[in-house]
Amino acid sequence: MKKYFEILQKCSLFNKIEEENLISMLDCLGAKIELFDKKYTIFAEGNPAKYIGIMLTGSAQIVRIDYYGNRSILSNVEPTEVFAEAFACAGLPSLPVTVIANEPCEVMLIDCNHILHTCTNNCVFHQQLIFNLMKDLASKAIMFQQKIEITSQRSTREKLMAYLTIQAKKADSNRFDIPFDRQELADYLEVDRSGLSAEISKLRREGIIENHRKHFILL
Amino acid sequence: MKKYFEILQKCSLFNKIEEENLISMLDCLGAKIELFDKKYTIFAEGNPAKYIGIMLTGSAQIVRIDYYGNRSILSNVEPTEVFAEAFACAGLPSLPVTVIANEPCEVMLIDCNHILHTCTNNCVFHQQLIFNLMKDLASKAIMFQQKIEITSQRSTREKLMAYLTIQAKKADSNRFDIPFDRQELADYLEVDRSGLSAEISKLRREGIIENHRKHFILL
DNA sequence: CTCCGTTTGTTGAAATTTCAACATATTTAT
DNA sequence: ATAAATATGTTGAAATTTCAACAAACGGAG
Repeated sequence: MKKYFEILQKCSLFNKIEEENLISMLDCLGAKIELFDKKYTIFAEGNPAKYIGIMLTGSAQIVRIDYYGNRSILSNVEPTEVFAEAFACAGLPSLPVTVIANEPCEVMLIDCNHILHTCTNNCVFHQQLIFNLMKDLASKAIMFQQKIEITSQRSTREKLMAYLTIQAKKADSNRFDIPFDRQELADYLEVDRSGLSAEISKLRREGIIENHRKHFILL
Repeated sequence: MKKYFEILQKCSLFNKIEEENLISMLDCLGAKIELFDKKYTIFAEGNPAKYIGIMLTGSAQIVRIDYYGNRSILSNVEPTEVFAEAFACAGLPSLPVTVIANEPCEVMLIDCNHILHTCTNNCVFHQQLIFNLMKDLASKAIMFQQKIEITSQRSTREKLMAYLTIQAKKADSNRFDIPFDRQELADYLEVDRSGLSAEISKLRREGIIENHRKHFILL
């Protein structure tokens, strides 16, 4: 557990919790670490929504396949980020999404009930943990709201530009890499891949962007 | 304040908090009540995201107008529901949405900082309040996720059916009223109003639904 | 009850998106 | 290094959505 301290320290869930307290707390919470290979399913749709995940190394995608077989990507999960917490905290009986590893991953899993119901030891830092979880859930709601902001644009071009603008802001630079390949970006923006490729070419010809694969420059 | 007790009791934020404690707590939080007429702006985009709103009577819509002038409706707010809490809790500098009264409204406003930072009186129920807020934020995230699930459908018909199916489930009946007129439903589903009307007529002709204005029956 | 403003439904043309098919580029495996 | 697999770009046809314009239905005020 100790070797992950640097990563966990950056995790919003453990804000203001010191190393020694963190380690005993993780013990108290029954936190466990699991490994997943590329393309493996970390959580499957329909599974009980019991665990909160924390990405330690590697990355994953939150995905939903609808009734008609269309894949929709909800978000990308990078190291230090928490995932599936909203479903667990809201007490959903089962997960409405699937989480799939993009690459080999180390994931910390914590039973959400151990966080919500203060342990018998009554760890001093439990209240801080719940407060942090609340903050994290607020950010998660904002993240969803932002995705709605992007996909509520009516055309492929507008969705793409809204997405790229936000990415540039995040990277604090007009040059950045996106975490999606073309098909994935299309599934995130909820548009057709070939139409997306065509739109990217068009923006490039118009001198609005430069791009090669996952790398973009906004001009 | 006391006359609103029955409504507040049903508000998820005050779960497990008894009447006498609730009233002193609201005082401690500096809760205030404001009235808004139909079509009035309760919160405007760009305002500081400071207050959490609780709808006491009436209803409102959470709306965003984008760069191109398209209106997108994020959600509808009914009595006992909390709104704008995600933006306030996440500490956004300003609101990315506007909240507009559908009809005359009574709204309770609470400065979010008073909730997040335990008061000097150190109310006994403050921890419960934060716990309730966390639960509420989790539900809000799920609500956004559900909206994404609906609007990620590729066609107007699929979006509409996904929406109606969820409404039927909510009403626990195949007969129900929706809180949107046609233009509003179109702005919620992120489609064109006339195309939506056409699709509703088509579903009606095909015997899949019955409908008159805001009333729907799923067959 | 009637008038008037609003909402809903309808239509056809224009624009856009999707789909399928294939060419090219890039990466991976052997 | 080469072959195979995967990812990206391109294209034209088909399907769908948007847009504008108008007709019909509805609801509230007087």
